[in-house]
Amino acid sequence: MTDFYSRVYEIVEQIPFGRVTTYGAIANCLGAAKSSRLVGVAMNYSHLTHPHLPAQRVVNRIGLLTGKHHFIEHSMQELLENEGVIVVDDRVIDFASLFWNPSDNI
DNA sequence: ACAGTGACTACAT
DNA sequence: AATGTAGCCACTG
Repeated sequence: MTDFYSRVYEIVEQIPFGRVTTYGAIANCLGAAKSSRLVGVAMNYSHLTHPHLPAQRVVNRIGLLTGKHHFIEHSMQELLENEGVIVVDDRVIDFASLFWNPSDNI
């Protein structure tokens, strides 16, 4: 576990139920706007260090479920739909209004 | 210490 | 509009 990853997980934990955010937004909130890829890498490791992290609430900038293949037990789409988030064709419907900006909450 | 990696993005063709 | 390319940077081996 590292500081940067911990920072990422802290933010992901704060994503409200039924809302989503993006890798870029999280990176930006950490003051590392160009490190969106690192957020993705952090999420890849999250299942080891933070198994219960709501990783399904983190999608890419257009609401695409790019990380769905990393979900083993439950599908990313299933988890989102359990929260009332509609997903069609691997994309979050009404993504713009469901988007939660981490910077607004910190 | 150095090169490779990646759940991303923005820009170019 | 739909692909392709190229920066990005903390972590890992």
